[in-house]
Amino acid sequence: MDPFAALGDPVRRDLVARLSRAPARVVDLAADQAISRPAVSRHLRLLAEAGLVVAEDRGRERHYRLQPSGLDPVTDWLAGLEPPARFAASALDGLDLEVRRTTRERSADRAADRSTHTTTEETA
Amino acid sequence: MDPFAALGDPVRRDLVARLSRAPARVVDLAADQAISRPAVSRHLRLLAEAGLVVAEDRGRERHYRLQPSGLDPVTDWLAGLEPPARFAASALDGLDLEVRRTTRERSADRAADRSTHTTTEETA
DNA sequence: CGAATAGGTAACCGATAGGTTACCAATGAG
DNA sequence: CTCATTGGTAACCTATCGGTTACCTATTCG
Repeated sequence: MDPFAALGDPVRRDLVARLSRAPARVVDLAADQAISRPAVSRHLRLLAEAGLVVAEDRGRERHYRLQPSGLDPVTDWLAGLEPPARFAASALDGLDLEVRRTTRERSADRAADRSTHTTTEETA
Repeated sequence: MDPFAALGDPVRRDLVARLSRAPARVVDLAADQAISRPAVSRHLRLLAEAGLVVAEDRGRERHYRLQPSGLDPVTDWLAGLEPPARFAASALDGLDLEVRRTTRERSADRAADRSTHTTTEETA
């Protein structure tokens, strides 16, 4: 499932937002969702397939964390829209300073991410 | 249908991208889609309900155009993610200059948009 | 060891998405 | 006026989504 479709579901958006704040275990994620744990589990699998989150097994627990690069297709698509639409992208105005400040670190982060980690990603 | 779900469909994304370049009639939009015109028509209705496009009747033709503000929920959500995720938002880096340059005009544009136009929007 | 906890998977089910064809109303052109 | 063009709507069908319950495995803890 592509990132766009993945973010089409409000529960999955909520999970992503939650994970953007901190990694979490499945039970904890399921705790503040109105649906059953298996349902959350499946949403997480989809998010992993979409490249938006990564799972890491720690003993009997599975910790999910956000994979920021998974959002690239979305931001890229928005960025690819013609000028008239880009006006809307300026909703990110408030972030300009911070984002630009962190750009260099982020490139390094992404590179490291691809090489060192051996975390799950597909098999949720 | 909310903008996220609306953009979850590749055909609709394509329509939005197309309309970001220029307004167009339904036939023209349907022309370069692999699906039937009624199907495109329904996609357009959904996009209008999501606030992403606006329709304007001109004689027997209906011209659809992009409504940039419809993307705000998306960019806002992305902007609302915690720092780690914002790194991905820097995919918009290349746009920073242009976006900031046009910010003022855009505010004016949005304001004008809400008051003067009386175009359709819901009834596709 | 045995019990509890974490979490994935399977089977099932109702609702919805998205496609098609057929049809209709309205406008514009010859 | 007549006919072609534009485009929405309805009815229908299939596939997929998202939820549930039931079940199983693996790890940790007393």
